[in-house]
Formats: sequence, structure tokens, C-alpha cells
Amino acid sequence: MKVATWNVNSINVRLEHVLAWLDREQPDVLALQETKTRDDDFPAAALHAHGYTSIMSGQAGYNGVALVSRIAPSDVAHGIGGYVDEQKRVLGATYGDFRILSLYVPNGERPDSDKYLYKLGWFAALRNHLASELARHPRVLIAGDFNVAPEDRDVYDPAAWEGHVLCTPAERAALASIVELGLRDTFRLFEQPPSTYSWWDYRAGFFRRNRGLRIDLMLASGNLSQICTSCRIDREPRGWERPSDHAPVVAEFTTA
DNA sequence: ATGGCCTGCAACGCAGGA
Repeated sequence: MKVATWNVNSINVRLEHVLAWLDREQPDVLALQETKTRDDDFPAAALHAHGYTSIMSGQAGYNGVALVSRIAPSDVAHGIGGYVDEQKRVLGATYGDFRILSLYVPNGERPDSDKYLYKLGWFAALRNHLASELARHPRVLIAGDFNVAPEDRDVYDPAAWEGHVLCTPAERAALASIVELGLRDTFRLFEQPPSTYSWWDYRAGFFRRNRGLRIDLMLASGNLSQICTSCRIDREPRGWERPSDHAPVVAEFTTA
């Protein structure tokens, strides 16, 4: 089982990149974030022509998540149970015996902003939702843009980012409270090159100079982490013409 | 040279991202 996550910063702008990447990588499931389109305008037909079925939870202009797969989804769940949110940020479905969620955590803007409070409240609601998912499903994989760099080694210049959104202690604690439900950061199950990131600002040649953050994660339940054989970040599409500012993250699992 | 962008929506700038 090969699963990936990619914040595409508009699925319609990035469609050719996504199709080319799917053709090459052939993941079983790809979780998308920031699709930025209503469900009516989601390019499901183009993806279907490349062998992929789509389910999506989108809105005009902002946010939006989707799951595209070579396997049929079942038990599709939109949003966070019991939490009213107009912003489309969570989509879950079952693929075989894998429960997979595509997640787009709020950015938070600045620590003194209302959006930051929304982010922390959203994380608290997500924690309850994931506890329920873990109780209900034996194998859970949460794939998405978490908008938190878990540790200083996930930041190109930790001193410059100290206290900034994506790196504040409260955000890291919120992420840790999710992980403490019994999840593993699959990227850290393996030896990784230093200074490996998943997002680079469009400005200032940040990608060329590898000034990035690792904020796109795949968190696996304990039993899934035991059958995880690899997790890597594919920097290549970030270097293509007119790229997303995020790179895809890919994890593979053995299936008996 | 420490700043340099990108998207959708609606409009000829804005909000929002990270």
C-alpha cells in the first residue's frame, strides 16, 4: 500500500503536475489539500482518465481536501464529528483495511490573531475526532498539511522562527497531544537526510536555498507504523514550472 | 543586496496563505 499527501495550492492550477506525478508514482491513495475549488469544479474526470477515483470536500476559493485513489473508498466521513466548521479541512475514508484521513490544519496567521485561536480550538476538536477514529478503525493514517513544524530540526532557521506561527510551543503541544493518541510520525521512523523539508516560501529563492519547513506529515497508528517500510519527501515537483509551494510526502506499507 | 510570491474572486486590489 502506497499512500501520499500533497498540498497542491489549487487542484485546477496544479492538475497537470498531479496527473504527471500520479502516472509516475502510482500511489494507491493520494490525499490532497488546498484544492481551492467547489466540488462541481473538481477535475474528477481528468483524474478518472488516469485511473483514479476522487472524493472531495471543497469550497470556493479557500481550503478544500480530497482523496484520490486506485481503490474504491467506503465509509466516507466529512469534517470533524460534532464540530461545526464552514471551512473544509477534513475528509476520511476506508481503503481496504486502511482508514485514511486528508487533513488541512488552519494556518493560524499570527499568535496574536483570531485565526490562531481558531487553530488551537480546531486542534482540540480534531483530537477528539481522531480518538474516535482510532477506537473505530484498527489501522489509521492521518495524512496532511499540519501547519506545525514538530521540532526545530524541521525548520531551516529555528532561531528566526522561534515564537512564529507554525513553531510556537502551543502549536507543538497541540500536535503532540494528537501524536500521544498512539500515532507515529512515519517520516521519523527512518534515517533521513538533514534539512529535509516539505514547504518552501515562493519568495526570495527559498526553495533554491532550501530554506523550508517540514509541516506536511503522515501520522500512523502503532500497528500501521510497524508495517511502514518507507517515508520520503519528493522534492522534485517543487522544482517544476509553476509549482505548488509544498512537496508530496510518500509512505509505503507492507500488506499481508 | 535578507527581499524577491501565488491563488481565487472579483475586479484593475483584496484576503489568505506559511
